[in-house]
Amino acid sequence: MDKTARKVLIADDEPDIREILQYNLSAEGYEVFTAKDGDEALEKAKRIQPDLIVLDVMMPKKSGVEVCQWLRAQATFKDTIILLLTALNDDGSIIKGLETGADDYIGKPVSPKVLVTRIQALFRRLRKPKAGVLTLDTISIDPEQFLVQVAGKPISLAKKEFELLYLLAHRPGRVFLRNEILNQVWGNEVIVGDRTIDVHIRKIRQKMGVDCITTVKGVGYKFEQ
Amino acid sequence: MDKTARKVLIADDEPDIREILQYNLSAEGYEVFTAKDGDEALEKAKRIQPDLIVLDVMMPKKSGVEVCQWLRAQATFKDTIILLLTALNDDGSIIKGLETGADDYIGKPVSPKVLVTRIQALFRRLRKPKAGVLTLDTISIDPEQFLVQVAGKPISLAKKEFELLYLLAHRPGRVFLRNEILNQVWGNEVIVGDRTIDVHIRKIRQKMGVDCITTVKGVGYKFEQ
DNA sequence: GCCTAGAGTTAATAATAACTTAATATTTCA
DNA sequence: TGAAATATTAAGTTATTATTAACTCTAGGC
Repeated sequence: MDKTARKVLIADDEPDIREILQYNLSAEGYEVFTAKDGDEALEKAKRIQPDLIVLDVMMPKKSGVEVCQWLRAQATFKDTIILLLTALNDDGSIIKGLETGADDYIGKPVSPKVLVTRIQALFRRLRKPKAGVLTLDTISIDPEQFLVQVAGKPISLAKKEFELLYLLAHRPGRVFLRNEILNQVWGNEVIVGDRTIDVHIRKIRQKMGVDCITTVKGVGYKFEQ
Repeated sequence: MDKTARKVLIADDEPDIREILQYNLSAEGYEVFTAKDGDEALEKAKRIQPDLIVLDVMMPKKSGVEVCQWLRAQATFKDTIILLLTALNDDGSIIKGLETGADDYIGKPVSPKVLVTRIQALFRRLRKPKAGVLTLDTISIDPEQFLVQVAGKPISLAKKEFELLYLLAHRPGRVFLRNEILNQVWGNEVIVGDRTIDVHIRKIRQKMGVDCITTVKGVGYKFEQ
C-alpha cells in the first residue's frame, strides 16, 4: 500500500454497501476503513484520522448527522471531508445535512462509480495540488519541462527569468512587491541591486514578445494579459 | 451591499431559471450575474472573475462542460468554484461532468433552497480569505491586485491615490481629518503642503468617474456612495 | 586546465510617471 | 457679501523604472 494513500472511513450499517464501497475505493488506491454504526464511526475516526468520511444518515447508535455534528465540533476534524449518504432525499434533509457541515450529500441509491467520482472531485478541491502547468490564454508555462510557449511557439528563458515569470503567473493579477520577488526568486540571504529585477523583467518581456507583465510604479509587478 | 459579497455567475438558457436563482442568491447576499449561453458565460467569467459559477450543461453556443473545461485550463480560474446543473442525471454524465473539474454536479429539477444550501456548503469549504478586498456597491478595491474597479471597469490609480482611496473606503461614512490622512498615507515625518491632498482627491474623483468622496469643509474627507 | 557562451549582475544614463507646489478660480457658510 | 476653505490647472520637481552596455561568474566542451 502506498504510504501517501488517502484514508477513507465508511460508516454504514448495511454490510453489502460497506463491501461494495470498500472494494471500489480500494481499487482507486485509497486505504479504506469501515464502521457499522455511529459509535464505531466516531471511535475509528478519532483513532485513524481519515482524510474523508462517508456517513450513512440512518445508522444505529448515532445517526450520520449526529456523528457529523460531533466531528465538526472538534478542531481536529475541521478539515476532514465529510460526505453524507442517505435514502432521505427530500429537500429538508438535504439542507439539514449540509448545514451541519457536511461537504456533500448524496442520495441513495448511488452507483459506486459515481460515489468514487464525487469523492475524487472532493479531494481534488480540498487538497492542494502540486505546482503544475500554468495556462493563461495563449501562454503556457510548464515548470516540469522548464518550458514556456506563447501561441504554441516555444520560448527559451533562463533559470532566473523562468522562476520570476512563474512566480508572477501563478497568481495572475496579484501584484508582487520587489521585496517579495527578491525573497522568492533570489532568497533572503542574497543581496542584489534593485536594477537586477528590472533587467530580468525586460528580458522576459523581450523574449515573450507579448506584453503580459505590468509595472505598478512604486509597488511592484504583476502578470496580466 | 455587504463588503464581503461573493460574486456568483449563473449561466442557463432558460430565463425562468436564471431569474429564480438570481432572486434566491441575491436574497442570501451574493452579488449575482447571469449569462444566457456558453460564449456569454466565458466572456463574463473573464471580465467579472466570479467566486462561483453555476453552469447549465445544455446551453447554446458552448455546453456547460465545454465552458468548465476551458475555465479549468486557465490558471486564473483554478480556484473558481464551478457547479454543473443539468437534466442529464445518468451516471455517465455525472462522472464526465465531475471529471472535467467541476466541484459539484446537481440534477434538475432542484429546489432553489437546496441549490443555495449546496452553494453555501461549497463556499464554507473552499472560501479563500480574500484579504482586504473592499466591495462597496459597484466599486471594488483590491489591495492585493492594487486594482480598483467601478462597475466592472478597471481603473488605474497611482500608489498614493490608491492608498488614500483605500484609507477612506475602508471606513465608509467616517470623516478623515486632513491630519489623519497625512499621517496614514504620507507618514509622520514627511511634510507636504495642504493642497497636495486636494490634488490627489481630485485625481481619484476624476479617474473613478463616480462621485464617491465627499468634502466636509473645515474637517476633511469621507467616502460615501 | 583553458576557453567560450550564456547567465547573471552592475552601473550609468534616459525616459517616464508620480508627486508636489504654486497660482488662480470657485465654492461655502458665517 | 466676504473671508476661509477647497477645487482646479499647469508647471516644476523628484522618484522610480527602462534601457543599454560592460563586466563577472560559472558550467561545459575541448
